[in-house]
Amino acid sequence: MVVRSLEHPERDAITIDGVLSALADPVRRSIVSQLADGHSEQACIAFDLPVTKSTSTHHFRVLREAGVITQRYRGTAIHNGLRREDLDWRFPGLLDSVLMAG
Amino acid sequence: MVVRSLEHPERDAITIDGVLSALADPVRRSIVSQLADGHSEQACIAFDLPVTKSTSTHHFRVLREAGVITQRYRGTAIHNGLRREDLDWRFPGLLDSVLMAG
DNA sequence: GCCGTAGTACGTTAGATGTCGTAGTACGAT
DNA sequence: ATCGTACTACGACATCTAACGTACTACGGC
Repeated sequence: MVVRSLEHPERDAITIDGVLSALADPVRRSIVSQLADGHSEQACIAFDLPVTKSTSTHHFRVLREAGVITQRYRGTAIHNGLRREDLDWRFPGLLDSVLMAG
Repeated sequence: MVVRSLEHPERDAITIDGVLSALADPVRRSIVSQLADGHSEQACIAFDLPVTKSTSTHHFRVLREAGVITQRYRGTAIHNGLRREDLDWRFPGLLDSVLMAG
């Protein structure tokens, strides 16, 4: 059995470039919106997205590597969470303004 | 002589997708930073950018079409301005948080 | 063990994007 | 009218990216 761990950038290592690029995609903003809207700690499959599963994997990965979300294995599923505090600490107001925009 | 006018989106027509995509590029964020930092109403050539003039034209156009900046002819030059109020009205806090990020 | 579920890996494809150079236009100054 | 400056248009190129399908792995339940 392999230890299944997923790499997350440290709080300090989150870049504005990564975050803005990640949030510049409508599918990924939809993920972030749903996370902010109570879907926290849900599996990837629980999100309502207009793309196939493999494309969805890609988007979750981009968000994680940019430092926008956390992903932790729990059985076969993954718990996704928004890195609110880290984002607010790094770029105050950014997440809120994007979430407000719908 | 042709009337040289440049198309700008109406305030209402500015989209979060356009703005985030525009700001997701480091060269364009540099333009926005310099505009916010006193370079307002300067010609394109007055900006310190690590790209050629034709590439610079491209980036200014992307920013204008996204509704982030204004561009008006004045002689052979162009006056560039940040659409602070429009952006604040449309997506409160977004511009400030990006500018704070450096 | 076997199956189903959740997600990944990989290759492919089509389209977008950043970059450049060259050639051209519009305007002001001389 | 001629020239220089500021910017644009256009084509070329390389890279990136979003999307997909198929095949695969990891885990839980039976």
